Amino acid sequence: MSKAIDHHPVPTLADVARRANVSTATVSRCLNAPDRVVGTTRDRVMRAVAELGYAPNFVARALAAKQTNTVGAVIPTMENAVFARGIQAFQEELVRHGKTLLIASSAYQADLEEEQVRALVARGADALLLIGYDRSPELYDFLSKRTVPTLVAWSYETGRSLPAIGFDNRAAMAELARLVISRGHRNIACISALMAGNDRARGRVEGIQQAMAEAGLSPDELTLVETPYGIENGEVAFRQVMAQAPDTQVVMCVNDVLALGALRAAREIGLNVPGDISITGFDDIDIAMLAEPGLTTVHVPHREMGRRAAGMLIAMLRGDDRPESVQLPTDIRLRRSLGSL
Amino acid sequence: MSKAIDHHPVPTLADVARRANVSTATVSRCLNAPDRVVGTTRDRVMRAVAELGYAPNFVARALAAKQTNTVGAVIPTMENAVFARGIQAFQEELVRHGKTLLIASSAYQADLEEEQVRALVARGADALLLIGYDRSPELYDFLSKRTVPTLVAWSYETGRSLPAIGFDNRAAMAELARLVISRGHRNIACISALMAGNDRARGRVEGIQQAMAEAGLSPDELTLVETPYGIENGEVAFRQVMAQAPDTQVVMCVNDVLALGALRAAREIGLNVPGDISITGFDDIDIAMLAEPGLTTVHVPHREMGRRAAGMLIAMLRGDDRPESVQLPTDIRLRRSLGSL
DNA sequence: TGGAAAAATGTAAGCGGTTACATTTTTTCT
DNA sequence: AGAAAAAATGTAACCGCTTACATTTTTCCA
Repeated sequence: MSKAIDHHPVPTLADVARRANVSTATVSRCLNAPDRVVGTTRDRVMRAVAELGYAPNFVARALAAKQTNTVGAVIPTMENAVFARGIQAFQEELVRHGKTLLIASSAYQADLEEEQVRALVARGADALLLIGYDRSPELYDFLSKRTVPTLVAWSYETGRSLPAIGFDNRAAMAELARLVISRGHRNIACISALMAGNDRARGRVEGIQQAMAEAGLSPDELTLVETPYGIENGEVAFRQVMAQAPDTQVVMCVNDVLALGALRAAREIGLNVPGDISITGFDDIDIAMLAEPGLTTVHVPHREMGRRAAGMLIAMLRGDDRPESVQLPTDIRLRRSLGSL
Repeated sequence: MSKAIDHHPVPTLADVARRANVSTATVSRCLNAPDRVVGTTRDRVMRAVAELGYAPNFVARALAAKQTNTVGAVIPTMENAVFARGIQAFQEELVRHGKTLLIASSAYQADLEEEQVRALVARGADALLLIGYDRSPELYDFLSKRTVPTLVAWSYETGRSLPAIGFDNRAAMAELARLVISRGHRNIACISALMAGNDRARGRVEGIQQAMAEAGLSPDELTLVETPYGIENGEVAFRQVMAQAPDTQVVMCVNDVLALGALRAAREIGLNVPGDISITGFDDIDIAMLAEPGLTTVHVPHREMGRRAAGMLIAMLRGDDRPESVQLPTDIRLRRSLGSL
């Protein structure tokens, strides 16, 4: 009984126009610029719209108006809670402005990211949100040729061609490293995400090295292990660190997930945190606070970043070419996983 | 220096046709049905495509072909790791088939969900992924009128009009509850997410009650506290439970996040888990295993669900009207948070 | 009250593809 | 070799909406 009249196709603008006895132009105006049409006519049209249950076809609208009201985002993966949170806020703000989110993921692979960016542009994304600065010059070229407003998030560096909203990964990590050093730690190790194509990870590692240099420690002495994202990988990396440098006093991880893995590995090995060894993270995801012991980390306002990113992109769509980049503050959350010597 | 020739607009099909000395129809065929065009011509066209750097305009294509190659998903929120994971897998599988994901979120609000569904359909989503069955008849009507292939995920119930991929929330939770009861617990409490519009939460609560009834316990004796999603809310709810029923022996939470909150509240109150009280969750998110003590929970294959959901939707787009619903297995992960009496 | 200016509405040309159908070219077979 | 069938290509209508420009109606004021 559901396919009553199969000839009950979706009503179009023309149907509404016919019913309201006006031209399609007038209907279009009623919908997009109600003040350009006189009250009586508008009422008539609106009634027809209601009666027919008309809803505009966005595809047609997009083709004619040359804008899709769609914003694309390419993130490494939503399995990373950090991006999930940010994107959630981003999306919420977007709908508030009548935009829809097209989402794609790169799995931290540059070539995949490039492909996705091109796909989203071809799909007519009016604007783009990208993570970090690392990508090929060709892609930057493509973006500027197509003049798609693009915003970088999760990074913030001066002198870049694209506007950004984010934080100074290097400085933030350096601050944490200074705290670590001030607590007496000298034998420092770092578990990093893969740094190729990931300026955030790179910046954080550099932050540690910078703080070491400031404290008169040789940055070369930093035990560095790179690993893909994931708790298990954090565990493996931790064991690797301990095998490589058994006298390590603190393991600074470039993100909380790796740190959580390290924490777990330490527990398995029988090392007490922070008694035998200290561990720090970065991001301050929910679990950082719940872990046992609580994880010392750098708090990043992910939701705010996502929300404001949407705002900036919308401003750019309104013509604010090249808005001011925004640097968000981060702060250290000192919890039990970082001890003193 | 970037805006060299501002008159270097994006090339269109017609440009390619002109350059290759063929009609637009032929170019279109080269791109969409290469075998319908002879080799020599195809080469010529492809060369022109390459030289011009032509990329099809998906919006125009969508309008003409009446399909956008876009799939929409409306989920409660990506901040819930469960959905983030599932959607990530969903998206990955989608791109493998040349589809792009349009995403929207409902914040667990029925009216918002409805709005988002309509928006995605208006935007031309070829198919839709929705979470759970709870929604207004009007919306179901709308969906069937527009004949948008729609799949339900995270729930599985027989006799529903929409195909689904998911698991039996009620049965899964009942199984866990049976285990709980078999370990001697009698004074059971449940912290549930808001049940209005959330059949998953409702099913899980019913599962507990069912198991209680089976064991000769009165389901009315279940202490039930409803609360919105979030760790903090889990904490608050736990205190509420303990105030309401101080002799509670086990708190079964309908998801891990609430359970983690409960765990934390217990710790703050000074209750030992599982010594003084047991706590269970549902979902088996990463942290469940990392918590101290490890959280007993129901493992759900979120990634697989997302991946296969994409496959099913694609099959539906290919004409497989009304595919067989898929019931995924869940299994209990017994960890320390559940003790014995 | 008549005519110019302003407001409302209509007409029709796109937007950039797809595709049914018509036409031309090639292949096949007697 | 020539006709019929098959393959390749072209023509042009159409998808549903927006919008520049033309036309009609209303408002305003001397």
